[in-house]
Amino acid sequence: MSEIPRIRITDAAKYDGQTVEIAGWLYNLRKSGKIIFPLVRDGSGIIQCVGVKATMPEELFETLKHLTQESSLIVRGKLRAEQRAQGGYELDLESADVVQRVPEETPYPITPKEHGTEFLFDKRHLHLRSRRTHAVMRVRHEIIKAIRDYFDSNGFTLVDTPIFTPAACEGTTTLFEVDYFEDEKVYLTQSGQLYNEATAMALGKVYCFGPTFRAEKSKTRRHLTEFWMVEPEMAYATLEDVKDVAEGLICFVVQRVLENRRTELETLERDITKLEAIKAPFPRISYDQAVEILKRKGSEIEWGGDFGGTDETLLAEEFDRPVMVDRYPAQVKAFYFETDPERPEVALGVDVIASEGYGEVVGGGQRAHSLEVLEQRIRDHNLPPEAFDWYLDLRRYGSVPHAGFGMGVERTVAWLCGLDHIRETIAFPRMLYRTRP
RNA sequence: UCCUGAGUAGCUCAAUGGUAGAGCAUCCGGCUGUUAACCGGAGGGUUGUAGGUUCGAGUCCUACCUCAGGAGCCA
Repeated sequence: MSEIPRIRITDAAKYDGQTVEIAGWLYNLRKSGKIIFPLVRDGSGIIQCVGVKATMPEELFETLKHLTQESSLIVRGKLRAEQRAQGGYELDLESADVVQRVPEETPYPITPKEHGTEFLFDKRHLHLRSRRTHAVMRVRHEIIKAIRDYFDSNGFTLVDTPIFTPAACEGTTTLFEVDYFEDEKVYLTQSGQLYNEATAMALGKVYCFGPTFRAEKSKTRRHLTEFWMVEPEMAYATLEDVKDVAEGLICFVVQRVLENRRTELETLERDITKLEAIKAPFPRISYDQAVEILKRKGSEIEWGGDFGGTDETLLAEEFDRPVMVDRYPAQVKAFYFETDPERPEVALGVDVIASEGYGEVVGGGQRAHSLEVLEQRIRDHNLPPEAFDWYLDLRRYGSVPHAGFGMGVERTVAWLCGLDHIRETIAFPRMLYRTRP
């Protein structure tokens, strides 16, 4: 058919001076008598087109002049560097086909003016087309790709763990019960951790990457009921290895985003200097030291308690990069944590608290590898022993010190994008009062 | 679950207890360099729901519903 190359808007610079075709949607239209400026988006970017009445068929000019927002169309014309246009390039319209015209009786609901959160999330399926959401999704993709590249190039094997699980990983958290399987109660996973320990004993270094479900009545800017988590696990590894890997991972991801997603960060008006500061080494402090800092800053925390959201923010204020806090009281951590041989009251766990008040993005540590200790813990936590029989096998057949952690994807996205609410980090957020669309 | 706040045009918001209004969006008209374009005109309302107080309620009172922010819990 046509000899004209179909291009994507991000590649416009490569086709300067050439006649090209762009297939997309009408983002916005500015018009002035005998000249029109349709803004066309194609998923890769937005480009301003120029249509002059005198140089094109009358019918086409009138069609475009009255085209409605988000109508789909294919435009053809010559690309030209143009300082006055956003993006630096402009397309001189020669011809166009309207694929579907949005009827004026049912106009596109998201106008170029401001809207409230409730409305935008009711129309989330359309909101994804807007500049800001588009930028967040591209950064999210970059982060996920970077996470996988980091593990893949450091000897880890991706082994995904089941979504349906028969028991809790962490006894305290509320689980989503699935009423389908006949023999027993089954729940949606809240972590792949226990299964990771099995695959790590088989493959040495593994990670799983998938959705996670928490039936908590949380209603804050840091929580989703369905979120994505990456969890590496390493055989023959200790708490110190966890810190090194977590630090390496975060630095690698930040670097990738800075290298490949500048435009998106600018669209989001992210303060890039804050991201550039995220470099190794991260400060490493103990829980004891963290409690001291918090008390000095006026927190009501007492030794033995877990940090609240405000505690995490107070702590983050002290540093220009993420801070690693280790050796929490064993009582606030899950049953499977190894304890410090010199101080049995503290667990060999570490949390990475993000800078700028974005809270805990990484949590993990060294796992208990003695059969006797684990059996006692399972009794202490009133967990059903039969559900953990396979897990205990890992301590019967060649148990070794091992360690791992989990990193929340959405919190990382919110942090790197500088968003004030986690719901913006995922295409279709699932929250306490939000299950549609 | 608890605490606080908010529900008025498709959207974002005004309106001392006294005739419900503006901007954007939509439609019509004008404009050859617009940048959330601008200018003129038109249509668009059971003020979240149900009661109550009052001569009179968008406004005051009660209950409920929905949403937002926060707490607890967590990544």
